[in-house]
Formats: sequence, structure tokens, C-alpha cells
Amino acid sequence: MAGMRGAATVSRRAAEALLECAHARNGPPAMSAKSSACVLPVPGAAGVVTCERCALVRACGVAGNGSVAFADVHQLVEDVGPFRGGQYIFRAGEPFRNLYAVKSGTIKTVQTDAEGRAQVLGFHLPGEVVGLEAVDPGVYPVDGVALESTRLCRLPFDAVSHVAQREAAVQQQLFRLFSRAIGQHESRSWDSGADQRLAAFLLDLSARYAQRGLSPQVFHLAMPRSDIANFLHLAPETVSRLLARFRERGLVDIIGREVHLLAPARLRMLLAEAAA
Amino acid sequence: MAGMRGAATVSRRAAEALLECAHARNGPPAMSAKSSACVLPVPGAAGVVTCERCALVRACGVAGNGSVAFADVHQLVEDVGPFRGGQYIFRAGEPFRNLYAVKSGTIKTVQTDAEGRAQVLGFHLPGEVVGLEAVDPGVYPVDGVALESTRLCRLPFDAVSHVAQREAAVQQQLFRLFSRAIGQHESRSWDSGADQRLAAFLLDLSARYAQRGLSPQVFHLAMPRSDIANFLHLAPETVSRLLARFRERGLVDIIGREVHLLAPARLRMLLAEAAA
DNA sequence: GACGTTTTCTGATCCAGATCAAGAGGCCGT
DNA sequence: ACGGCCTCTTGATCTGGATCAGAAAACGTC
Repeated sequence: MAGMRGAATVSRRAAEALLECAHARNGPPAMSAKSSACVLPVPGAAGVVTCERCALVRACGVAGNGSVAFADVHQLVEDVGPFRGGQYIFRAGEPFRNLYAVKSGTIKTVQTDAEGRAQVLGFHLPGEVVGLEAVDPGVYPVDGVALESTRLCRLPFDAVSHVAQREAAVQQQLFRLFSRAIGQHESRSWDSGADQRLAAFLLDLSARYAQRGLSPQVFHLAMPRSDIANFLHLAPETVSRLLARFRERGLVDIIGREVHLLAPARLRMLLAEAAA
Repeated sequence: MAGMRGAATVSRRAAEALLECAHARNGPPAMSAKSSACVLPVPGAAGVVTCERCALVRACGVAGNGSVAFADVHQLVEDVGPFRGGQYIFRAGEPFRNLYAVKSGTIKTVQTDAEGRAQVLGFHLPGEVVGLEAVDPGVYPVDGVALESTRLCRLPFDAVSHVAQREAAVQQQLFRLFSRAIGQHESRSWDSGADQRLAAFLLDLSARYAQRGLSPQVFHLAMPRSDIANFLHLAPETVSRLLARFRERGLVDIIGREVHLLAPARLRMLLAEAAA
């Protein structure tokens, strides 16, 4: 048992850090993140942690107050990947064991019915946690598919909730993660015109990229138009046309999958407009 | 302090019972519920508990293994209501303090945007818990409105999560509640024809009524057509027409708000059909 | 039980977005 | 470079459901 000395404590910290990180920077403050290059010197002088392996930890700057051995982090939290675009991280029907936190890349969750029709339920950017909907049924109700080369942290849910049992902060953070997922679904269930939905989609991506320290103005769409269309309940042709219209109106600049939001404010105004 | 002796233990049990109950009967078994009349003799001979005050506890039969004073239940879980149709249980923007479990009646959650447009996000039947989406933002993002005379349990979230901290079963149950809410939203985000959505809605209600021991075939719609329409992203006229069509086809019998599912199997088949 | 209000139903028309149908790039492997 | 395979774009047409309009129930109230 000697080898496991302190493992619990370290694991707690690790899990908390990861969750905190996923929680990003819209919750309670107390973060001294530096949005610099990929290799980030830890604030405290305890050591220099290269972040090449975990975008999650880097994004929040939580690593600072502990710099506890990262080797131990990987006892609870296992690195997986990279997955290539199109590969499955998990499949619908598989027994649920793990949550996944995206470290780099993008994944989508997709539900497929008996007739083979697919519905894209969400896109998950770095720093975001996937799999929460599987806790209750005990099996993944969706497929998790990488859209591009993607690395993740695998979080065994039993272990995480066990840590949450002892650490109130972790428990609370989990509750918030769950709660936020519900809120996001609800905010997406608004009816509205196709333009509103697409504008909201772009603004949502923008905000989420901003959260992890990337540019809210310029970003890359990891998914094909057809996935965007499916997700927004539109035809791919409609997405194409609307993007063209946005471009003509000077709202955005889109070449292929490179997006440049030129007038986010006007996009936001578009959301308020009635379908007229 | 003498007066509070044992309060924590009792509260734990109370919270767990409630949550367990909300979880209803699709999770792990171990339930000896009796779907009988309103006043239910407790299985154990420890005492007879009349259930007139809490449909939630009754529905699950959990009360049996404890029969700990119900006076103590109401220290943690406060009865509120009855609210009349149209009354607000909570309003968007209010600071979040409590979850609510519906004991009897029905409530809807509604989001309203700056222009005054409203979106019905869900209906909540007895035994279901409302307010989970408010945990993360710390304020209710939606209005909670009674659709008919409604009684609820008010669960102070701080107290509940504090209990969950000590009791793994409660924590797990909360996770599952959250998770299920996400899953429900996801299963609703399917695109499809108007008939499919309406059929799915009726079948969903049916299943949920069945869960709490009521007839899956015959039930009462607590909400006006306009709310159903809004919830399903349809016009009220369309709902009316589709219900008429369902009636002509012999799938249902609907007089006013009294629903009679005549051929649930054929309704289910309708879901599978492509929009053709 | 007549009256005003709200909800529900039915019919006629209209339109946003789907679908059908070609092209036009891009990207990869050979 | 070449060809094959996607993905994306653009145009023409079609249609499911919205919208407009009004009648008929249901409901509560005095």
C-alpha cells in the first residue's frame, strides 16, 4: 500500500483542477491564467510545467497552486488519443464508465435512430466535458465522434464521484457542470428563423473559444456544413446560403472553414429581430 | 442543540427518499410500491403514514423503511402551495435557492426573451424535480408557472447538497437526476415532422403518467393547446389539426383536454416513419 | 341562464426552408 | 499532374406548416 500513499489527496486535487478548468472562467473568479503560447511557465516558482499534454489544465492556470506531480494526475485521469477525425471515442449503447474532457481538437455527439437517421446533439471544444447524459442510463445514449485530431482526458466517473464524496468543492463543481449542460440545451431550444439559429451558433462558438483564451473573432470550424446543418435543424444548402448572405452583409468573412466575425454586435442584433 | 439531535440523520433519509422518488421506477429496482388509493399503509408495522401531503413519497413507497417522523421531513423539505393555475412558483432572474418537486398538479418552465417572446421549455408532472438548470448560473433562468392547482416540495439546494456530501446514495441520485434531465433534452432535440413531434409528446406524457402509477391510456392535459404548440415549435392551429387527424385515424380520442390513447403502438410506429 | 372571455377548431392563403439538380472547388493518393 | 471523392456553393422548384380569418365550443361570472 505504500506506493499509494497520498494518492487520494493528489487525485482529489487533480479532479478538482480538471473540473474547475472545464468550468472555465465564467464562474467564481480566482484565476490567474495567462493566455500565452502552449508551453506555460507555472505562476508559482515550484517548477515549470509544460502543457503540451493537457490543454485543460493550461487553459485555467489552476496548475499553479499545486504543481503536484502530474504523474499522479494521470493515475486518475488518463490521457487518450489522439483520435483522428471520424473516429469514435465512445459509441451509443456502450456501458458508461468515463467522462471525457476535451484537451485539444473537437468532438461531436450524435444520436442515431433505428432507421439510421442521425441527429447531431452538440459540439465539444477543448476544456469541455462530454458524457454527462450517460450517467443516468448507465450506457452512452450517443456516439462521441472526433471531428479532427483530438486528445482527451478520460475521467472514470466512479473515481471522480468518489472524490466528490469527500470534497465538497468537487461535488459542487460537478453539479454545476451538469446544471450548465441543461441550461445550454434549454437556451438552444428556442424556435426562430434559420438566420437567428445560425448567428446564435457562430456567436456561441465565438464565446466558447474566447473562454479558453482563443480569439473570439477568428476561428476554425472543425465540422462540415452538413453537421452544422443537422445540429441546427437546417439543410446544408440553407447553411451555405445563409453564410453567403452574412458575408454579403459584411457580418462575417468565411473562406472554407475559416471564420472571421466582422461584426459580432450586428450578429447579436440579428438574434433579437423577429423573423421578418 | 438538544432539539436538533438526530436531525441530520433524519434529514438525510428524507432527502434521499425524495430524490429516490423523483427517480421513479426506471432506475435500480428495490421498490415495493403499491399503486393503491391515496392513503397508503406503510409496509413496515412501525406506523401508518397518511400520504395526503406528499404524492412524491407515496408514489415510491420509500416511506416504508423508515417512517421517521414526517415532521422532520418538513424541516428540510417544506411544503408549498397550492398554487393556482397561472401563478409563478419562481421567476427568471430570482436568486436560486431551492429545487422543487411536484407533488400534485403540473407546472411549466418558460423562458422569455427581451422582446417578450416566450418559449415553453418543459412540463413537470408529479414526482418530477424542477430547477436543476438554476444551479450553475445561481439564478433561475426560467419562470416556473403552475398550470393547474399545484402542490410542491421546496428543497433548499444547499441543504440537499450538504446531505449529499455525507451520503453517497443521495449524491449519486442527484447526479442521476441531473443526467436524466440532459438526456431528456437531447431526446427532444430531434428534428422531425409535426405529427412525429406531437405523437412523441403524447407518448412521453403517457409514459410519465404511467411511471407515477396513473393510467398511460387515459389522462388529462393540464396545459392549453397554445403551450403544447409552443413547446413543440408548432402553431396552435397545427396542433389542433393534427389531433383531429389522429382522432380520424383512430389513434386517440380527445375531448377537450381529456386524452385517450387508443392505439399507442400505432402512435409509436408513426414516430419511426420518415416525414412522408 | 345570458354574457363576455378564452380556448379550440376549420378553412384559405402564403412563405421559409426543404428538396432536387448541377457545378465548382479542395484534398488525397497514385 | 491526374483522376476520384468529398465538401461546398448556387439556382429552380416544391411543400409543410405558419399565418390570417372567422366560427363554434367551453368556461367562468354576475
